[in-house]
Amino acid sequence: MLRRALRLAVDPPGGVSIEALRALARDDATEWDIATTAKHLGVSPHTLRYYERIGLVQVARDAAGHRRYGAPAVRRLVFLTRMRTSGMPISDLRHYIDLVDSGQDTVSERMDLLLEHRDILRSRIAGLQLALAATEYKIAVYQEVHQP
Amino acid sequence: MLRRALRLAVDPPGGVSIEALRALARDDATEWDIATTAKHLGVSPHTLRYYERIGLVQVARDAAGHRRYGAPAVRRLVFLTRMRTSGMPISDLRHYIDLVDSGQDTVSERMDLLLEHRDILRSRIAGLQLALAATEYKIAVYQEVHQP
DNA sequence: GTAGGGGTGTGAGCGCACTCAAACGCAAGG
DNA sequence: CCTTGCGTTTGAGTGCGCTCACACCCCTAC
Repeated sequence: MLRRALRLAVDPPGGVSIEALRALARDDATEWDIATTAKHLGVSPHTLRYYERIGLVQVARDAAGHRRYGAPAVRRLVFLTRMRTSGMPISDLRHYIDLVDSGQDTVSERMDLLLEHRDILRSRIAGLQLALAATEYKIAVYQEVHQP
Repeated sequence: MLRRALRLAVDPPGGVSIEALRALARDDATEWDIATTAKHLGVSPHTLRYYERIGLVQVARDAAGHRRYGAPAVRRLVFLTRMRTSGMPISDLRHYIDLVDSGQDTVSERMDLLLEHRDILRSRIAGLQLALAATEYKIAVYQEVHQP
């Protein structure tokens, strides 16, 4: 319930929609063009081409040479954009993807990256909560001063 | 108690220490040089000079022309760095400071900025919490796979 | 007196993550 | 046929927030 509320509150600014995720989970024959993919992920087509250029994903082409994003590519991009928007640098994403692409025996190294990111996220959240408290305090002070 | 724990957990990476804040609150005759100020704020002297250059603070000089950060300057910088590290862009800080420097009748406009920042902080926190959950989920999956 | 370790102002440089421009290709609709 | 619209590649450009290099200054200690 809480999770639903959070998701609804946070989804709009960008991120796959819930139905789209469901379709992905069903290992769909999803085949999106670049515009559709970009819209679902909340990024620009520019960014998707950029991610491909720097080797974060490989994307198939149709007869006309246009990109076709299949379920695996989209799933990877969902993960990547989630990590990106939560502050993981592109270099780390590259590293992670390199590990993924080089087999099963890199699992513990991937774990290390994820664990590190988890810790970063925790302390960033704590920091933002502190900043939020400070901001709310300042707002309260202004309100008192303004209309005592 | 929780607040103390949070503060202790978050302070180290940068931010004024508690004693230093107390001294400031007592409207001390604080007179720090640039290195001390930088250390207390968790930024570099470069950054402090930069902030002054772009008009975020005015800083007095001693006889040798060296910067002396008094209590008002430090208080302002505490606020500024807090807002900065929580993601407020420099342009907004400039705007805010301009409002502060142009008198009492800009209070409601300042409030608007703070309210907007508060909302941004809230949704960023929510987003990071979602990313944290996703990361923890992935970690859990890896752990299962690795040692079932 | 001189070496060292701090400081100064200024313009330029950097790293990151996009973002865009230019020149082109294809395919459908009027 | 020709426009419209979306796509392509590649190299270059942008905006942000610092960060540094340079040439200089001042004070202290030896």
